[in-house]
Amino acid sequence: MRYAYNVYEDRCPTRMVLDRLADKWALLILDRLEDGPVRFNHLRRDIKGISQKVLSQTLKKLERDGLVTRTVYPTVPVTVEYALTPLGRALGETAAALTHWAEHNMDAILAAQAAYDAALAER
Amino acid sequence: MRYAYNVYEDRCPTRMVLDRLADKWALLILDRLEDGPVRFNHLRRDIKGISQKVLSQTLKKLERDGLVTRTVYPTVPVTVEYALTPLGRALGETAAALTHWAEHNMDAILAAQAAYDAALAER
DNA sequence: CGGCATCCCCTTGGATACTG
DNA sequence: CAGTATCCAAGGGGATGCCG
Repeated sequence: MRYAYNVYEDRCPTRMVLDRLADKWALLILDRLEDGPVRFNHLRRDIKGISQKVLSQTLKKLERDGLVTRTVYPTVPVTVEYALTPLGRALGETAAALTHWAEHNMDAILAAQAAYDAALAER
Repeated sequence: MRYAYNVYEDRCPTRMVLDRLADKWALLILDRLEDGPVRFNHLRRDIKGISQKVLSQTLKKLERDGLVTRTVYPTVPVTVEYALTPLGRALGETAAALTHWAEHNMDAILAAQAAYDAALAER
């Protein structure tokens, strides 16, 4: 076994964490925060296609996991900034490897899909 | 922008790939196949908690993406082996970084969750 | 053994409206 | 601005049964 925990076991702690991390929106948010704090509606606008409900939920989970901080400024109207914690920053860098891999190998994957679909249609 | 494509845009190819990769089961399957080919029911038994329907669907997606090969041996009853392609192996290694990160930082995350929940209950 | 088909539930997430 | 609350539709995924 290569891991301290058996990641194939149900209910192993690593899986819990993996569950949280294997989230498209979480990865995108983490990535978007790498350049510094961002306000709620700014995130909402930048990350196209996310609803405010899902953004809110995802941010809350990330905050609970200690990956993101939520800072409220008592302006009128109120301003809320989200920023990476050191932990979140470290994860963001790890996750960026995945995003970069996706980008570099996208062509190969798209080609494989086309070939697969063509072979299917032929039958 | 750090990426060739704007990953925050809806409908960008990188997001399509990321969508597929941000899948707990896919990551676990990729990881499980790193030591060599595995048969369907063997995978099903090893990866606790996955249903055969979801396993089947996930494997089909991975095959379509060119990450996994499916080989049928005409025994009776039939034997089917799944194995990583070079592309799949490369992704598996990248994904392993995520899994390892999860394992190494799990304690910090669990502690953050406990602190968050405690602060909530107190109010 | 390795699936696919069917049924069915129940969660996820979108749309909308409202509040501090 | 930054959410929460409510409603509702779609589909993801479990359970079961059947087949090559």
